[in-house]
Amino acid sequence: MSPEHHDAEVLIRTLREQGQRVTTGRRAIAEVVATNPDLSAEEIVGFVQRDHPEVHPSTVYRTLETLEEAGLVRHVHLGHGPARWQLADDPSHRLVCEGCGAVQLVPRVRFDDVRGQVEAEFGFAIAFGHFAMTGRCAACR
Amino acid sequence: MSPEHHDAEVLIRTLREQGQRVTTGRRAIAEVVATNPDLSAEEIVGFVQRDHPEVHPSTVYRTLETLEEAGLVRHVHLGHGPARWQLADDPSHRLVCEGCGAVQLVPRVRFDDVRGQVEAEFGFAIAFGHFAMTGRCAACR
DNA sequence: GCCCAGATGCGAGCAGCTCGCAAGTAACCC
DNA sequence: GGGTTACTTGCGAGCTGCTCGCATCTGGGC
Repeated sequence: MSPEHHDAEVLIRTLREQGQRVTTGRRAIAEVVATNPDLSAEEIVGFVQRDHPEVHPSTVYRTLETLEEAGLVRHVHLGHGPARWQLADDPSHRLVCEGCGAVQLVPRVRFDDVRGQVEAEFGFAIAFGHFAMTGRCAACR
Repeated sequence: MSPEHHDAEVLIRTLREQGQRVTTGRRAIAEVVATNPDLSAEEIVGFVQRDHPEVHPSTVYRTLETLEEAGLVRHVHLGHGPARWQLADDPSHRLVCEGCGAVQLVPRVRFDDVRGQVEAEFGFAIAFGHFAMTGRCAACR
């Protein structure tokens, strides 16, 4: 069994444990998000509808919201355009180049020092994960 | 003459020097942006229309784009919701609390070290100004 | 004043969601 | 397996925040 499938199973099991119902659509959406990080809701709709064409876009939006409230997935804004969805325990932050659009993954732990400094200096705990940091990659500078 | 009015004058003069035409609407929009940082386009429309009700919202959007291309103003995304507009030489970055919505201004220079570290370590020059950093303020933690 | 490239008012259109409602169904109980 | 019911879904309308095409108008060089 692939690790992604395992992730999806965990999502579904946790949903059920929280008293939520498990439906075909929710299974399919969990599987797609666990397998493909950083898809937009519309892209998730595309993947899901290949196997389950009856699943409506609004169901995808609502399910993503449910999964997010359950603490299982989260959305991140990579610059302009639609939000992107990933597992809540995804260990990376994103740096988005405004020149070429390239997305650089950086382990979250690499920002612990930075966060600590800002927190000590300004009393503010930055959650780097929700809005990606934008700027210029090495190639575009 | 107020310093904000002086800022607006500089915007208008620079526009003209770049071969752009100066119109009543553009004057009014420059004045509002120079006087009130972090307004949304819709809010700018409101301010402008108090004195010049004939100025159309689409003119405000187009003028802001023109001023941004001229390097005179910039927009920043403070979390969800509309973009906010400020002078390009505004010396502060914004930290937005996801708990209470409070916006904390921090001098840009305070991020020079952080930017240098990330650049040295990952080769990526972060432009903190375009998407505000979100997180939790001291009160909400 | 005259002229015309550039700016504007206006309305239609678009992306990315969000919501209300009636119909469908998962999960609990027997 | 079947009944019950509250939760979930498909569907479509609606909303925010812009963006664009087009006909009209006007700033600024002459």
